[in-house]
Amino acid sequence: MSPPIDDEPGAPTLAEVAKLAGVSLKTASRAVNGERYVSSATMDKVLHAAAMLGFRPNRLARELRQGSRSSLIGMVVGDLSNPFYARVAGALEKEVGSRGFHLITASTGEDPEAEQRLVEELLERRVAALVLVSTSRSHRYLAAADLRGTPIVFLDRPPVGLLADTVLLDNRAGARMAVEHLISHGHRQIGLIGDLAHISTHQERLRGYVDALTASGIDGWEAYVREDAHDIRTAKNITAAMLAQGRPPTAIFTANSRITIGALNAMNRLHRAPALIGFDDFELSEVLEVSVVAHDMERMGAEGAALVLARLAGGAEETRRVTIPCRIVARGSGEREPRWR
Amino acid sequence: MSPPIDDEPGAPTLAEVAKLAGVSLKTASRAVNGERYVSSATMDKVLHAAAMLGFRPNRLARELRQGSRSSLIGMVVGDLSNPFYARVAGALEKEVGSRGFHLITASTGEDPEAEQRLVEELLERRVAALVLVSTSRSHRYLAAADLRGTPIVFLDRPPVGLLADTVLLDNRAGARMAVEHLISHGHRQIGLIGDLAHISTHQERLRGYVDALTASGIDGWEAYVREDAHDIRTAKNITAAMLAQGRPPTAIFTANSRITIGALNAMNRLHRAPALIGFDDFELSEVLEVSVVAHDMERMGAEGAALVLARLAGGAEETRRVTIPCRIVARGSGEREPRWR
DNA sequence: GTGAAAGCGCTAACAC
DNA sequence: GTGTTAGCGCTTTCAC
Repeated sequence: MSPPIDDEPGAPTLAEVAKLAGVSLKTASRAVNGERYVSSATMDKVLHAAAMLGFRPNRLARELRQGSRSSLIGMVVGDLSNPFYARVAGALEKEVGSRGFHLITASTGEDPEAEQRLVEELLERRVAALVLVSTSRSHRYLAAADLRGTPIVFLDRPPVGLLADTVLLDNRAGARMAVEHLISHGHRQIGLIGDLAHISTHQERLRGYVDALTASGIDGWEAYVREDAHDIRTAKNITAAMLAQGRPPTAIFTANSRITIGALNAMNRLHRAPALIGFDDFELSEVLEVSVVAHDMERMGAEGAALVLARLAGGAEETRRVTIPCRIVARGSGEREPRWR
Repeated sequence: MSPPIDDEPGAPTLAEVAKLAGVSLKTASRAVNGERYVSSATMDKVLHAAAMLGFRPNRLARELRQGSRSSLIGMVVGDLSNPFYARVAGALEKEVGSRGFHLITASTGEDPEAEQRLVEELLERRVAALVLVSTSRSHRYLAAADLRGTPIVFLDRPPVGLLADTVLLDNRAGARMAVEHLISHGHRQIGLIGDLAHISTHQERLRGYVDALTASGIDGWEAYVREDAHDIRTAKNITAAMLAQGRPPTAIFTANSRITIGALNAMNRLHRAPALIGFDDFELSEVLEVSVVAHDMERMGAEGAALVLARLAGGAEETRRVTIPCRIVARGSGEREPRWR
């Protein structure tokens, strides 16, 4: 298994540095950490020895001794390669990184069991804080960690059975605005294509959709709701199927950007396309003239970071909930009139 | 600083579990780790005590003691919120995650100094391996870590001054194909919009561009090369400026997907657009009928993971270099004829 | 200014 | 099967 000969020396320890410098362990420690009360001569000797040996302090040992939590912040998301979460993670990392924290990420594939296992591992690693875009139905399993002082922040989806800091989009209002916008342009058969049914953002957006329709006295919408379009391909197929059905919708509300992209693929080359509004802005929405419910994705990461850092810094404040507003951006696709009445 | 009263109990240790279970520390350790040679009665007692206390083993301590490297794999990229790297990271995480490793990520913002600092921190954490999409001009600073047995894998950009496993796209060939494709459609004034000049992928793609033009005896291309279009907005502006210049190109080769998107924004609403081929495929390329140089992004992560795992598993093989091929996908934009001769 | 000893939480080595 | 002892690499006493 391991190389038979030529065994590697192993990382140099502080003890070796101290020995080479001819000082005690503690003095070496002081010098390496730039503490005061070290004569500059000693300092030089030690630093020189450390450089010679290529000394690199072992953080595991340091953090263990200090009993302190590590400078790692654990983040658990459904899928890191989803650009939405990647951007949120990027923004969060940027904020906490400037305070000396690192982000350690784990993807669950939207599997609650995987989530629990990954969270457990992060906790075993004594992460300084936990950031979750959770897929679990209940978060009571986090109560112990919470009590023991590990800050927990929920992003995008709220905690269930647990009080914790949370950053959410205004999903329901955003969806409602989108559908009202379509209604105001004369639509009454409005399709909804949504993400996995158990995800809270989907449920909220569905609620907003129903809100708008109910407020306008429109019923029969049940025939126009589709769920579980979790990837672009599925969204494309579902959209195509909906447009091919007996009495197709005259407008479609796609409940996230992947679904919007899937729907655009499905509507490609259609001579007369239904109206379309998508939740989430995306990079080519302008070029494609797609109306959307826009919001500030980076802000979710930044607000999450702020909550984490506040907890880490401080007292036992109340849990906070930040809501990020949404707004309609009209670009053409959402303003198309119904094709038939 | 710390809460004045009501001090938290601190995480329970194995010693406390052992005490509660009425066994020795080592027995508790064995039970918790599911080792053999523990009577099932003892096992039960210990596990019960651990559950009572909400015991969670401390990985820092375990890994320190075992002297083994942690089960963390460090990955350093320019920007995690860049979908390309997010997808690569996602694919890599998926592969190593199934073997019990976690990914710890850090973004450098394409700053070589930041990169070196972040790498140093990961090494201090004794990561099991290092995966780099590096922005540094030299990687000699990694030689020590390399010698000491930390596997290092380079993704997307090759190491300089260091021999290490590497996964690269066939940038030069891909770019050359793209430009040849444009030439075969009659273009002779072909613009190149590229990323930051110091990034190796940019340089390779530029080389491929020059290869194709030189092979066809086309010169004067220097007037059609633009660099440092690192984000969508910059790419848009640069493209717009190029199209507005005295003798604009009849075709454009955009050297990565962000640049392609920026260029599409710039070309929006143009009655007669120049031909366009972009490096990297993107989600809406079909809808927008954009011809691209496509490749398998997930594969880069997967191959990287394979290299990491092979190193971790094994002997002292030769360093390996994996090249991921590119292919032209014609969708219309790259087949437009020149507007004037 | 400097150093010796103890110990963070755990596991390896060796008893019994 | 179980327990004892030592020690991973570092920092924290507390002494000098």
